[in-house]
Amino acid sequence: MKECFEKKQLIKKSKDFSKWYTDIIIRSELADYSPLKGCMVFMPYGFAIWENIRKELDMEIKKAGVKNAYFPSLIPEKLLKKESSHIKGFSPELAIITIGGGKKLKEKIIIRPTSETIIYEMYAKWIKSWRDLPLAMNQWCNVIRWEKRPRLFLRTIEFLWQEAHTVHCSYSEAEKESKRAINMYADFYREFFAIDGILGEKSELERFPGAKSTYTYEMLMPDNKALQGCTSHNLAQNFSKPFNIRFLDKEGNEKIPYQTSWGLSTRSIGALIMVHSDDQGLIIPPRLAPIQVVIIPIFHDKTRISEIEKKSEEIKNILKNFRVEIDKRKNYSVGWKFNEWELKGVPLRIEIGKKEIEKNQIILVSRDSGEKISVSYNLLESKTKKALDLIQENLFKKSREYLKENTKEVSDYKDFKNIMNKKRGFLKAFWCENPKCEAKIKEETKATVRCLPINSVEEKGKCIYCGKKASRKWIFALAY
RNA sequence: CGGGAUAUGGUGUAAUGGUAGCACGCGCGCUUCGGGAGUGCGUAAUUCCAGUUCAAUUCUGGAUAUCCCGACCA
Repeated sequence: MKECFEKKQLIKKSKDFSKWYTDIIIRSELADYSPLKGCMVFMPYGFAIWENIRKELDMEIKKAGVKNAYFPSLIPEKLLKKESSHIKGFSPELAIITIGGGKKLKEKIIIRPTSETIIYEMYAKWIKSWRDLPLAMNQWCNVIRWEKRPRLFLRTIEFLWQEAHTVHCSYSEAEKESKRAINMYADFYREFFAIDGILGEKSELERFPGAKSTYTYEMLMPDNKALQGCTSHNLAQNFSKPFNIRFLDKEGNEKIPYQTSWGLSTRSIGALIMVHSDDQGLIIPPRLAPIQVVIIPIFHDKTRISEIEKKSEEIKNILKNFRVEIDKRKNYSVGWKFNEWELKGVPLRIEIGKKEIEKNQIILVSRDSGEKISVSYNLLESKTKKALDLIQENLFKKSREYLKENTKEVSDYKDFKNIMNKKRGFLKAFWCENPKCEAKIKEETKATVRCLPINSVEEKGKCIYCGKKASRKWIFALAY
């Protein structure tokens, strides 16, 4: 009976990473393709992950005194044009409305690719005095960027994110805020996503259009391509000037304030999927998992069904501080359910059948290690917490080790090219910071400058490309 | 936007110039249930528009869509 049943397996992660990634998303019902190319549907299970991210990150954002607001998704074209590098950077990917109410519009309307312009237009109205500063607002919303080669979660025409926008009296305050934000994100990625990465500053070429400096959290995916997890921009006065944001300082002088903006998007879920999951399916870190524990009642024979179900409910009640679900379905076999929940990446599974009831215990199984332990009822809560914490910790450790193993220092361009052609990963190398070298490297190896690690120190060295004097080691990688 | 490929039930596939088969799924029944159960009955398909032909799902042309590879991608 068992032999003739063919397991419906995913394609192996190591065999076709790209297909594995798409398969796992569709099969685990995180998301589906939409009728419009480039857009995706967040199904309940996938959206629940975003809801968890939102809930936790929202608390962190609010802790820093940033308040939530909501601005319109439609922006008059003239607003977007106020900052020249901003419009230049975004114009290839804008969605533009030309008809409204059946009539051709006199002024085109842009569907927001990001909200700096419309928010700063309002800020100009609201800010008058030094007493109004710092001003800090955040919004959870959707944005539209017309991407030509979409991928589920990683690059879609419409995506969800939070974007925060702050205004400060001085440059140093703005700089401090943009660094605080990127550190908050880095902590968040490490603690909740269990993904280690490199925190750093973007090169001029990779910077946000309109920013003075851009900070990023760069993560390494299992195919050794880099994924930018979020960004924080010090906008300095680049927007406050054209948007005419002014305030009177304590001495009564009119001053131009300094600004920051920072955001994290649903792309982060793509990283979450790629980094932790395996050939069996998803592995979702406990702190973000929609379901942390799944209870599977095992009906060996028909005699004690109601007793086992009742026990399952009791267990769920004992674990009321966790996100728990009982799989009571009768039309699926136990084996089927095990596979299903492994595919869905639920961190812990509890098995409860008549054997366990007789011994006053349950079986606890970890998704990441597959380890099974017997736990008696009175220790249920503490053991569950311990097991979830351990999974969270192990996933992070694994990610940290992977990052370490695949970050290599290189000083010879030949080695650089060689590694980029084969194994890839993060390459740490001296760069003279001339955009021409950056462009040449991209042309020849497809690798781009990911960031300058935030803790880097000045050293004496030679640019990996041109050999001229360089003082800092940058991170290069093939980017998503 | 350039190069290539594909288009058959909900999904994955097979075959054919003349009757579209299989598996999964789905619905109902019975037997099952400790690592993806068995069985019976049922359900549902040739992308669109032309052309060739007695006859096109099959051949030809076009349209459209999707996928892969490039270019683009805060």
